[in-house]
Amino acid sequence: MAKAITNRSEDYSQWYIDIVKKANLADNSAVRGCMVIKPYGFALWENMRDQLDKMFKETGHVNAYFPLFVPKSLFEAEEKNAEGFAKECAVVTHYRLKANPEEAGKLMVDPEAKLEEELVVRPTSEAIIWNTYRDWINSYRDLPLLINQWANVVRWEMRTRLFLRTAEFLWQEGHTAHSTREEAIEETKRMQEVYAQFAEEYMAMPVIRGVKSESERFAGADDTYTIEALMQDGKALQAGTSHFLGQNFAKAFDVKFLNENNKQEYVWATSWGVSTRLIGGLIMTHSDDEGLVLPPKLAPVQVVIVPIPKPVPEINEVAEKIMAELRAKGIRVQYDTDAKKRPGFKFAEHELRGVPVRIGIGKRDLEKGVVEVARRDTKEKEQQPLEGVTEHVAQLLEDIQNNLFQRALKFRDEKTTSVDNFDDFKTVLEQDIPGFISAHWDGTPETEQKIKELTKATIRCIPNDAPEEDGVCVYSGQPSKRRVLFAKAY
RNA sequence: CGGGGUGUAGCGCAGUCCGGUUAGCGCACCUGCUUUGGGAGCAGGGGGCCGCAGGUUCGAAUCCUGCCACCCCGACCA
Repeated sequence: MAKAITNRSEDYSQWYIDIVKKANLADNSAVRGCMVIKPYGFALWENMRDQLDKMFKETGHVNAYFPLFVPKSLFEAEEKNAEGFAKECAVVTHYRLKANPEEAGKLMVDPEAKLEEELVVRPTSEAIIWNTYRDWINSYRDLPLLINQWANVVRWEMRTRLFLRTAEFLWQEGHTAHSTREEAIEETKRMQEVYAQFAEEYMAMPVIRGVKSESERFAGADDTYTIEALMQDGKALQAGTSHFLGQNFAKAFDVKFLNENNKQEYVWATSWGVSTRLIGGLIMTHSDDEGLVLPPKLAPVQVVIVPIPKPVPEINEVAEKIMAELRAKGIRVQYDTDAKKRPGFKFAEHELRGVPVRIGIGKRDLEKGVVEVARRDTKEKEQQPLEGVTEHVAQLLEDIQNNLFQRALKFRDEKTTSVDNFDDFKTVLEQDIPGFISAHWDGTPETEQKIKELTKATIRCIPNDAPEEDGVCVYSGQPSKRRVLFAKAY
């Protein structure tokens, strides 16, 4: 029996950190709040990135790259956006160091090299991009402008956590410009749906599609569309956002176009992003006490072959044949030929790293014409005839992908509670795994704020598919037209 | 920025209250032999400015003063 790395229920937070570190995904770095993404973690990110990029291109977007530094004057142009991010900006004030005359071998910031204007390290790129779009957009013929960039951003958060909240993180940010309000809203919703599909079909992580309340909205947006996932400890994770920016940035950066009637108009904007935070969501959706559990579609290694007890010619021969067949089907497979590690160690190691399927080949198996096929999600093992094993494994990968999604969906549904009074509301939140609460809300920021103060739960979103339903606010008793989703959140 | 805690080998820790052999343990690492179907066993070995700077003392990981760093809980947030 593999040793549990930690027990999830004892301390979920510790369990999470242990998985990230022991599965070799990432580690803390020398810089406060920043993270080193290790090769295995980055391979996972690359798979996610490549799939998302493909989906962006299928919806008509192209990639570009904009500068890391944003002059402060540009940054402050859109007031709400600037205000929202001001408290967490890293700022470059100098461009040179020099030898410290008072301490040999040490450097100091050269006071002579003070920048005329400070540079903000982008916490998000609307400002620098819209300043550029002004020059790119003249006519309705230039629209829509559908651009994405893969980049790093810096948000100097007080408290950080590997993948979920780091001072610097990798993400993509799409920034689009449109000639009409309707088209921009359509784009915002389209990208929310792209994110939702990615989360559900590739990450096997069910999400609620919804729109944010005013207080949770992106700084500078008219509306923020979100996908919200539920983690195993019953807390919600905002997994991706798509913002309808109205004409706020167009006005701030004076981006106008000449329409078909030869009239000047401000353009309509959207922006949308997902980040390495998704990796945190992936871990907290599927993993268990034995370590990481990865959905086959994203796993860097989908199938690992372990020779038992060690690689010898007759085992190698079978392994290589299976490997070639799996590769021909486009399956990512690895043959673990390390003769210094014992089989038991390898089993545990590959489970810790979340490899979906393991094939064990031993001499005893070969005499019987079988191999051992083990699946990571349920930890079931079975003897499979050599004949047809690759077809079986290919099917198994699909089954695992589906099973992970169904399992997570079942969990989320079981942990979504509909309540109609504030006592019940609080009772649900006192549970070990609180989950989502569906409740009526009077629509005011005051009530939302009060509920947050009293329970730490916030409105995660107003679900897109929330039906109209007369009711009264769970806190104020005022009339409400539909239920919204509350939860404690990351 | 408020409250709490921790700095001792790559990682995890004991030792600190009550100063006194050569600073210790587990994991990892190196060498050898035996092993190998669920994280191997035995034997030997390498690795430490005990966070930093002062002080007290015959003697400091341990006591005193100052500083620094990190972690956890709040406020803030993808």
